[in-house]
Amino acid sequence: MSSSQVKSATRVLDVLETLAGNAQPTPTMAIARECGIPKSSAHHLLNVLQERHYVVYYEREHAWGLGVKTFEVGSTYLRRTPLQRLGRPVLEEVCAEIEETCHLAILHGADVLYLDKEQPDGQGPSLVTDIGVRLPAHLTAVGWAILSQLSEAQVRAVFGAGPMVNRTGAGPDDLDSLLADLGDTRQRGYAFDDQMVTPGICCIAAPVFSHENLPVAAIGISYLAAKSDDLLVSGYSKVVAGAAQELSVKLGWQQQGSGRTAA
Amino acid sequence: MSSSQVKSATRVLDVLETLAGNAQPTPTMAIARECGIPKSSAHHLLNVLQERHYVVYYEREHAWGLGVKTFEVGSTYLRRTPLQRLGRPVLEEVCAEIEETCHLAILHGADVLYLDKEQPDGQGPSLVTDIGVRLPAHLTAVGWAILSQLSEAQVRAVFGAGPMVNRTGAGPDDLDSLLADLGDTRQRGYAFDDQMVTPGICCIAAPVFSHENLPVAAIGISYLAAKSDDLLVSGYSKVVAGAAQELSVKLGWQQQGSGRTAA
DNA sequence: GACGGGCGTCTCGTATACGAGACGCCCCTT
DNA sequence: AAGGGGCGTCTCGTATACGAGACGCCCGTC
Repeated sequence: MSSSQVKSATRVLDVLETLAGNAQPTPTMAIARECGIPKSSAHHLLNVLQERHYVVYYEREHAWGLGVKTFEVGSTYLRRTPLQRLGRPVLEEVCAEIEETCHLAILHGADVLYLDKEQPDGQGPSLVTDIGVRLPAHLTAVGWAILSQLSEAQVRAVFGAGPMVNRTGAGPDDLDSLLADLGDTRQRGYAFDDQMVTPGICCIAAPVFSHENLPVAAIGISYLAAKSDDLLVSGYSKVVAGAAQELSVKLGWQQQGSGRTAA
Repeated sequence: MSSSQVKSATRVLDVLETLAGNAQPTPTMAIARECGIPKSSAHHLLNVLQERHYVVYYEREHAWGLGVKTFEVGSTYLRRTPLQRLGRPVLEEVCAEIEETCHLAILHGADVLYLDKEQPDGQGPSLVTDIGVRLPAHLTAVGWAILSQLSEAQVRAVFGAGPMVNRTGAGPDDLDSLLADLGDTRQRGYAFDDQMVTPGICCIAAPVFSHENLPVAAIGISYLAAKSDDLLVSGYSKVVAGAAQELSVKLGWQQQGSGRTAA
């Protein structure tokens, strides 16, 4: 037996994740059903969560949503995590230089998780990915950037045997074509996503290395596909690669002595 | 009785908050002590939280920190909890108290966008702004309320070089006179529009702040200019300011200077 | 190298958190 | 206005999660 017999603890997490997953506030009984919790127990639980402000009850709609406290706790993750702390100024530099939205992401399982984002002043709500969002790694430039630095065996391990979901029909359909894409990415030194995730949006990303020389994150930028031409791509990719290296250095990475490294 | 007898649920929250509160990763027994959890139970709990990625165990330091999942869940709070949902009850309160039309607006570019509106019972179709309407920010009280909280540089960035349209001839004609008006607004603590948008209508508005202390919206009320006198304005402005602060708090705003939350 | 304190793991009896179900309210339907 | 279904509240017996304590490992000290 591996684990977990702490019923209400797991349930707390189930409930929070359910609420995080539903775009709309969720009625009590819907939560109970989705999480497999009996009616009375669901009430017990929700009351506790409510007292602690982890959930909010919308009287009007008779439904529950996430409370401020989840945000408060979750956001400290960032402050306690040096990556984000160190990455922030770098993102700001990049954004100031090329005036496009840029972001910082990490690999978590087979997904990338967007840690931070910076966009040029005066732009409305962005068209691109938000902080905290999770996307399949094999469909994003930041994902490719990180994966391209892993060995083939590691990539296989990450994706396992499961099928690859495909959002727009533009991404790799199986492990082999993904590996081919990663090969290209590695050679180029940066990842290039031409409208793979979102039609009309291109993305360029480069990997960030830790002090252990592991690809722990990626810095990426997004821009309108309409603008894209070779000159722009080559300019942007230099900036992104430079930023990624800068952040790597801040994390304690040291350029490997042997041979050359993609700049 | 205040309730809550769901032991492991409360403990989950205790543990998460403890980890959020400690700048450094925390050893198992320190957590157990701080939360008043017996040793074996602490392990049960932490195992569950670890499996779900809510906490991370740093082998090297024999200590625990928050996991990515806390961030993932917490960050959805922002996306899932629209201003409008939290604002609605506040608008209703204001409306019930002073029996005037009130509304909620955000800044979008150089315009304000009216998100929601509430008017007293028994009034016919309003003479004032409707939901979804967009108006030049520099001609509205809600616009002034928000702009007054931005730096001069930001205001200049928003309006750029373009000329200022002027609807009734009553508003500011250029950036400098707008900046002067915004200065007055900031000092007063609320914005006051005396028939600037619509002849015969006055408007009072106050800014709403996000958890990042950014002025993300404003709450405003409209009433017939004929009624206006100093006493009424001072009464109304207090209500509006109170409502704006209430909504700010709901959004996670914390009055400047307050440190950690105790209870 | 022996000693000791601190911590992780595991077991098992028992206090207790859980949940079926009964009840009553509210609102929607006919 | 009466009927009915869905949901919140509460109770109480019991399955079960909890925790004291025993055990052994690891590491730092002498």
